[in-house]
Amino acid sequence: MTADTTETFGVDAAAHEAARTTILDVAAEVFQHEGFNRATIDDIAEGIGATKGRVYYYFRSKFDIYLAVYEHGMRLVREAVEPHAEGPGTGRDRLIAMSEAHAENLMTYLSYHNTIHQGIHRRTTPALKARQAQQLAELNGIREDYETMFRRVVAEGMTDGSLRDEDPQLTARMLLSSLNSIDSWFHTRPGQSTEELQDLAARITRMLITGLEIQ
Amino acid sequence: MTADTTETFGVDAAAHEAARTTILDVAAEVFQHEGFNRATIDDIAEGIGATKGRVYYYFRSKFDIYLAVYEHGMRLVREAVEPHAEGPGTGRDRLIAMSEAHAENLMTYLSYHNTIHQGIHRRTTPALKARQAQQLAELNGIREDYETMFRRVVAEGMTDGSLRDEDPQLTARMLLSSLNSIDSWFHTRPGQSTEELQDLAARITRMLITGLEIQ
DNA sequence: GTCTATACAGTGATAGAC
DNA sequence: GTCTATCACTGTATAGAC
Repeated sequence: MTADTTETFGVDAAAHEAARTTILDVAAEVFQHEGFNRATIDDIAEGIGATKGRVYYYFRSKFDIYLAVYEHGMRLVREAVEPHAEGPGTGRDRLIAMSEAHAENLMTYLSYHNTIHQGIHRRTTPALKARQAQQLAELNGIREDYETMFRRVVAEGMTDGSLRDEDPQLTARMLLSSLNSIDSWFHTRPGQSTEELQDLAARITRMLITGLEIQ
Repeated sequence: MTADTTETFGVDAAAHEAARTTILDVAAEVFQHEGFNRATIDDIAEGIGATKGRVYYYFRSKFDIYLAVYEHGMRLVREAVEPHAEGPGTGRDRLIAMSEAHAENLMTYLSYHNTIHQGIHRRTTPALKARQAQQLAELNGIREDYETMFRRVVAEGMTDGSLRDEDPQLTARMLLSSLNSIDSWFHTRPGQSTEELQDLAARITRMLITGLEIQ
C-alpha cells in the first residue's frame, strides 16, 4: 500500500466522518424537539436535505443514530469537564469548576444532552440486537464513570473540609441531575455569546454549591 | 328527581370515577416505564386485567389518558404544597416547607410526576383536536401558575433578607427543575416508609436551599 | 452514494356481539 | 360495561435502479 492510497483512504474516511457528524447534529436537533420515538428518519433526512437512503447509508438503524449521538455528546462533555477534576484546589473549588464547565457544555450542545437525557434504555421496537445492547451498556458505563468522578471530588471536598458532610453519592447525583435539569427550560437564543453562557453557568453553579441563602 | 335517584346517580358516578382512577394509576406506571409513545393501550389494559374495550369506554383516546394523568398529578402536588406558600415565616422558611412537600409528593406519586415531565407538548400522531389542545394549554397554565407561586415566595425571601439577591425567575425555575430531576434517578423501594421519604426530601431540600458548603 | 418504491409490523381506534 | 375482531394508518427498514 503506497502513501497515495493511504492518503486517499484518509480523505475518504474524513469525508465519511464529516457526513456522519452532519447527520448526528441534525438528528440530535430532531430528537430534542420531537422526542426519539416521534422523530422519524424522514425528519432527519429532510434536515440534511436528502431522503432516507442517505441516512441509511451512514447508519444501520434509528437506534444506532441515537447511540452515536449519545457517544458524541458524552465525549464532548468529558473533554470539557475531566481536566477540572484534578488540580491543586479544594474539593469545593474543583467541583465548582467542573459544574460550570458541565453547565456551559450542556447549554452549548443542548440537543445532544437533551437526547442523552431522554434515556432510551427500555425495550425499543423491536428488541435490541446484541450488538446494540452491548454498546448501550458501554455508554451507560461511561456515564456512570462520569458521575463517579463527581462523587470522588465531592468526597474529597468533604474530607478536606470544604464541603459539608453528607452522603457523597446522593450529593453528586443530586448535583448532576440538577445541572442536567437545565435542559428542561433552557432555550438557545440567536444572539447569545459564550460569555453570556459562562455567566449563566456560573450563577447556576453558585446556586447549587453555595445555596440560595444569605451567607 | 327524588333523593333515591340522586343517590343512585352519585354511587354510579363514584364507581365511574374509581374505575377511571384505577386506569390512571396503571397508565401513569406504564407511561413512566415505557414512555408515552412506546406505551400501548394494550399495555394499560393488561395492567388493569382487561382489554382495550374497557379503556376506550372510560377514555376517548390515549392522549386523553395522558391529559387526565397530568391533571391528577398536578392536583395532588398543588394540594400538598400550596398551603405552605402562605404563613408567617420568612420567604426562606416557606420555600423550604414547599420544597420538602414537593419532593415528598414527587417520590410518593413518582409515576404521575414522571409522566408530566415527559412533556408531550409537541405534535402527536395525528394532530391534536381543538378540545385536547385547549385542555393541554390549561394544564400548562396551571403548571406555570405553580411555578409563579414559587417565584413569588422566592422574591419575598429576597425582600425580607432571608434569601440572597438573584433573579427570582431563574432561582425559582432552577429550584423546581432541580427538585423535579429527582425522578431521573429515584426508584421506589418496596419497604420505604413515609418517614424515610420525608427525611430524604429534607436532605435534598437542604442541599438546594442551604447549598453544599460548610456554613 | 443517493435515490424511489415497497414490504412489513405495530398500534390507535372503531364496530358490533354479548 | 366489556369483550373480540378488524380496519386504517404510520413509519422502520430493505431492495434495487441510477
